[in-house]
Amino acid sequence: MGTKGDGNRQRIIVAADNLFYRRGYNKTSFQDISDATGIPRGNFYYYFKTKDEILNAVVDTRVEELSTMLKSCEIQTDDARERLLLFSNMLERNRDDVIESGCPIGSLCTELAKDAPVLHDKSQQTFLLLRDWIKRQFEILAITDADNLAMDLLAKIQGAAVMSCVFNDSDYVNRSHIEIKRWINEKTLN
Amino acid sequence: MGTKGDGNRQRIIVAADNLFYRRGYNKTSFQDISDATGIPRGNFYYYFKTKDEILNAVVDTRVEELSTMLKSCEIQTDDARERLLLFSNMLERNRDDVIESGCPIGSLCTELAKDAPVLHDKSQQTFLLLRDWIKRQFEILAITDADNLAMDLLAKIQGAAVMSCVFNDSDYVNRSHIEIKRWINEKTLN
DNA sequence: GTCTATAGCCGGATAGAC
DNA sequence: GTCTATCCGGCTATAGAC
Repeated sequence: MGTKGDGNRQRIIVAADNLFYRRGYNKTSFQDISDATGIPRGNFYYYFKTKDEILNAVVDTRVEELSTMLKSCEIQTDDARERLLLFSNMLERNRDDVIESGCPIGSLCTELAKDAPVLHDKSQQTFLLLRDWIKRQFEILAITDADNLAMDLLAKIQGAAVMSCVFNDSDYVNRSHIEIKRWINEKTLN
Repeated sequence: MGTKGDGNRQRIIVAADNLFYRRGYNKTSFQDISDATGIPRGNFYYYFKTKDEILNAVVDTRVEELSTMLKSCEIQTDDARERLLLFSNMLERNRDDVIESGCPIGSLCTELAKDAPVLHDKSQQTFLLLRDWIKRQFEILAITDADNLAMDLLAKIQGAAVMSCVFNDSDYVNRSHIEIKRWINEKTLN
C-alpha cells in the first residue's frame, strides 16, 4: 500500500483489461501487455503469479467500477424506472467500442465458457452484479418476476451487442437502444 | 473428387467445426484436431495451406448445412409463419450445447471480431444467410420492415444464447424459446 | 497420398543480478 | 522493486522419405 509497485500493478490491470476486451483473453500475451505499459514481461510475476491472476484482478476491477456506476445511478434518482433508463444511457456511451469488439462483459464470459470453467465462473461475477441490481430496481417498483425481467433486459442488451458487432451496424445500435428504453418504460409504467 | 483424400478432408472439417465451437478458434490447435481424427498433424497441410483455410472450409460447410435445413423448412410448409416456428424448433434441439458453449455462429463471430477482420468477414456469412432467409419469410407475409424484424429475431436468439451460456441456466433457455415463438406469432398473426 | 521429423517461433513462467 | 536472460513447452508450418 502506497508503495511504488501499486502503481505498476494498476497499470498492468488497466492495460490487460483493455487488451482482453479488444483481442480476447487467449490472444492477449504478456508481450502485448508489456508493449502497452512499458513494463518488462518478467516483471509481471512480481505482481501476479499467473495470467489467470491478472484476469482475476481485471474482473475485480470491473466489478468495482460497475458497482460505482450503479451506485451513481442510485444517487441521481430515487425512481427505479429512471435508474434503469440511466443505466441504459450508460450503455449508449460505449456504442463505438461495442460495434468493434462486442460487449466487454458478454464477450469475455462467452470466450471463457469454452474450456476454462474456473475463469468462466470468475467472469460471471460482473453479470451477477448487474442481474442483481436490475432485479432490485424492479422489486422496488413492486413488479413481479423481477429476476426474470432482469434476465430479459440483460438478454436484450447482449443480443443487441452481438448483432451490432457482427454486422458493424451503428444504425442498428441506435434502434436497439431506443427499443430497450421503450421496453423499460413498457414494463415499469402503470 | 472421389479420391481417398476427400474423406480425410471432410473428417478434418467436421472435427475442426466441433472444436472451434467447444474450445474456440484460437484455442484449438492442429494437435487437437489430430487427436480427434487420428490424422497426423503434418498431413493437414496436404489439404489446407493454413489454419485460416480450415476455418474457411468450416464456415462453407456450416453455410451449406444451414442452407439445407432452411430449405427443408420451406419444403415442409408454404406458410412463412410456420416456417419461422419450424426454424425456432430447430434451435431448441441445440439446447444443451448452447448452455455449454453458446451459439456456434454467434460465439465464433464474436471471437473473430477481435483482431481478425478477415476471418470475421468470413464467419459473418452464416449470419448473412440467416438474416436474408428470415427477412424473406417476413416479406412473404407482406410485413413491413422485414429486415429490421430479421435483425430483431436474430438479436433475441443471440441474447438468449449468451445468457443461457453465462448462467448455465436451462430454465431460462426454455422460457426464452417460448418467448421467441410468442414473438413470432405476435409479429406474423393478423 | 500418407506419415515422420523437425524447423522456427512465440507463449507462459523462472532465476537471479542489481 | 526492477530488469535481463533464459528455460521449456506448444504452436504453426515445412521438408522430405515412403
